[in-house]
Amino acid sequence: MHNIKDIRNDPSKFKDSLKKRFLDLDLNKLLELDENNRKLIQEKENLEKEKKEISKSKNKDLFEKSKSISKKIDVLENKLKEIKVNLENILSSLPNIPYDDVPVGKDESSNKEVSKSGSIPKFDFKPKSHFELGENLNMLDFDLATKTTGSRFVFVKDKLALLERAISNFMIDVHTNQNGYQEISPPLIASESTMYGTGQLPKFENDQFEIKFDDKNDRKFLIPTAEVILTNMGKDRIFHLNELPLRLVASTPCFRKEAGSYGKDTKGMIRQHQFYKVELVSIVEPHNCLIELDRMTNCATKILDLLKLPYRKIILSSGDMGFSAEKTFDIEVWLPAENKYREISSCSSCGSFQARRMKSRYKNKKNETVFLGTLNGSGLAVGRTLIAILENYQQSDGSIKIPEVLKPYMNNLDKIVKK
RNA sequence: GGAAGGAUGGCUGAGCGGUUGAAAGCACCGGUCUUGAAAACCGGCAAAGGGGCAACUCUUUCCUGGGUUCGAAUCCCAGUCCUUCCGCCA
Repeated sequence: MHNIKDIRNDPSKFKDSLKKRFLDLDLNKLLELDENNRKLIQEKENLEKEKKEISKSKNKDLFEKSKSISKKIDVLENKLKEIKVNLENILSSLPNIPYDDVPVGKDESSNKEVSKSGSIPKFDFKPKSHFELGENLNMLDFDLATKTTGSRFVFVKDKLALLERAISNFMIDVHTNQNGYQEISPPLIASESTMYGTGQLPKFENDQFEIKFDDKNDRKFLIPTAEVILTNMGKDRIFHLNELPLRLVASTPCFRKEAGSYGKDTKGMIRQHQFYKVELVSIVEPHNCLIELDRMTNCATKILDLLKLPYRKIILSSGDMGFSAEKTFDIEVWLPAENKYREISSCSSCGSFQARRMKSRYKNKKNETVFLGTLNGSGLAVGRTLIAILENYQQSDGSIKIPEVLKPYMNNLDKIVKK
C-alpha cells in the first residue's frame, strides 16, 4: 500500500515509477477522489467544531441547531465512506515500486544473473529426472495422490519422506542456531485481513484456497506461504526499538491454486498445490531493508553451500517481481535432468509496503511512530530441495547418496536404495 | 456447547453523562548530576486524518457496529475477542 500523500505530492513521478512495472494507469480518478475526500473532510470538520461548541456552551436555545448539524454530518459521512472505499480499492491494488537498482524489464527474460556457485556434477550416464528416480524407488507416488486427492499432489514415502523431514529439520537448525532466526510453528490458516496485509488479497484471490467456515462473514484461507502468517505477527502493533530486528523461521506446508500455470511443470513435484517450505521473515527498521535482504539471501544460499548443491543468484526484473516486493533475489538450483537452473528460493524486501497495509509500526530513536520494513525469503523450498538432491546426488544404479550434512538427520543413512 | 467476568495509550491501570485525549506507575526520549554508567532530580512522550512554507492549528479515535442525548470511554442494543468455571474432545 502506498501513502496517498506521496502520490499527491508528485503524481507524475509516481506514475513513472509504476511504468517500470509496465502498468500504465490513470491516476486522475485517484487524485480526484482524494481531492474530493479532503474537501468533504474539511466541511465535516467545520460542522463538528460548531456542534462541539454548542454542546460546550450548554445553551438550550442552540440545541435544535445542533440536531440539524448532526443530520448534515450524517450526510457527509455517508459520502465520505463511499469515497474511502473507492480510494482504498484503487490504492490497495497498486503494486510496490521497484527499487532503483532493479533491472527494468517486462518479464523473467530481463532478470540478471548476479553470481554462480558450486560445481555442476558430471555424470557418465544420462541423469534421470526426480520423478523417474522417485517412482523407480517406489517412494514418490503421483498416481496414488491423483486417486485420493487430485492432480498436482504427491505421496512421498519411506526414505524419501524421511529425507523430506530431514531437509526441513536441517534448515531450521541452521537458521535458528547459526543465523539468528526464531522458530515459529504458526497457524496454517489466515484470516481475510491477514491475507490483505501481505498483499495476497484483494488482487490474487484466485490463487488462494479458501476454507469454508460456518460464519460466512469471516473468510479464512490456507496460507500460500508462511510469509503471510509470520509477517502478520506484527499486524496492528507498535514495536519497541529493542525488539528489532525480528527474525522468524517456520517450516510449514503451503497451499496454492497456481491458477494460470496449467500446462507448466505438469510432471513431477516442481509445481504442486501443496508443498513444504522453510520460510524466513525479517521485520526491521525500514532503512535497514536492503542490508537485511543481502543477509537473508546469504542465509538461504548457505543452505545450498552446506548441501553442496550448485546454484546461481539472480536479481528479478521489475516486471517479474511479486506484487509487494521492491527488490527480489531468486536463487536457482541446478537440476541435471532439466539441464538448467530452477528457482528454489525467492528473497524479497517489501520496504514499508506491507507494514502500511497491516499497520505494523515501531518507535524510532526520536520516539516517532513509523512503519516498519518487512522481508521474506524461502530458506529453502523443501520439495524443490528434495528434487535437487535426488537429481544431483543420483547414482548410475538409481540410488541416491545422502548429503553429508543430512546424515545426522537420517539415522546416518548413506544412501537411499530400492528395496 | 452452558455460566460468569472483562476489553482504555508501547505496557500495567484509574475513570463509569459535560475542558477526560483520558489520573498514576512502568517503558521510552531530552537534560542536570557523574571520569563514564547507575541512582536521584527536572522536562517531554498516543495514534490517524485535514489545513498551513512553518511555528502551529482543527477533527476523529477509550474492542467493532448501531442507538439514546445538545453532549458518551461512561447509558442501551447487536457482534467480535479474551479470561475463569462446567461439559465434550485430539
